[in-house]
Amino acid sequence: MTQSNSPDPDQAMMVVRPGKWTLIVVRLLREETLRFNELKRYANGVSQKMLTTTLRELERDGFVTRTVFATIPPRVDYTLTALGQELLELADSWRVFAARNRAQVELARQRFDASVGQPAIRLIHSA
Amino acid sequence: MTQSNSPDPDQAMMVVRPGKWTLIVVRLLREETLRFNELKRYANGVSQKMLTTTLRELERDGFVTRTVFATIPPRVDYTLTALGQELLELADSWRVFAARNRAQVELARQRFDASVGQPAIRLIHSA
DNA sequence: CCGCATCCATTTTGATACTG
DNA sequence: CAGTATCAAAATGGATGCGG
Repeated sequence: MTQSNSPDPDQAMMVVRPGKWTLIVVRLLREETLRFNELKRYANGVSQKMLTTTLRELERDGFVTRTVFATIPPRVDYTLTALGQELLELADSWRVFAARNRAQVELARQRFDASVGQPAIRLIHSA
Repeated sequence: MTQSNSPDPDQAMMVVRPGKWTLIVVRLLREETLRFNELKRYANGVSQKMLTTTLRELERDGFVTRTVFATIPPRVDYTLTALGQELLELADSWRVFAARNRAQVELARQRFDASVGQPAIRLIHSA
């Protein structure tokens, strides 16, 4: 070993383990304040519950601010904080990585599934 | 909206959603080939099941190579591929982000838990 | 409109025992 | 040593109904 191993694997590594929607939401807030339902629309397929959960976590960790307007109907705005901007950069890094390597990863998967994944007796669930 | 929203949120965003140990393992393989039990030792607290799962996934996606030696006792080496090196950079980005902002995030959490966690008017549905 | 609560299904993670 | 199998527990995700 030439490097030091992480003494506290989970927390030390990521501070937070991003949920399924975390980075997506952060990227949607890139340069605009968005309302709850706007986020819900733009993030494709998120449930109300998960969006709420995601936003709460982001707020709790100081990545977004939540502004409530006591109007009728109510309105809640979400904005990235300075800290959130940094998380955004990370999110972009992932996005770039994904975009650049998706094809290669999927190829690797096909190869793997075709060889190792191949049980002695193949599943025959289709024509 | 000034940006386009992701049409395929999950896959498009990350290609893979890293498991709890994925980035840790990748970082351990930074510049050395490691054996299964070495990884198990250096990653703090991983079960052999999760390590196996993590390594299988990394292998499947083309991030690590798995080399089996038919010796007694058996020996299996894991190494980063070129693609894995790129994932390593991403892992390092997370690590740096975490290291630099952990304190701030934890402070934000304390503040949040101290205020929001306590509703102005406590719910009264119990004694 | 925002979002919490509840119930339920699925996924993920982990502890433990066993095998070549 | 390097796994697999099994079982149990916990986290996550979704559907629906209620409430300010």
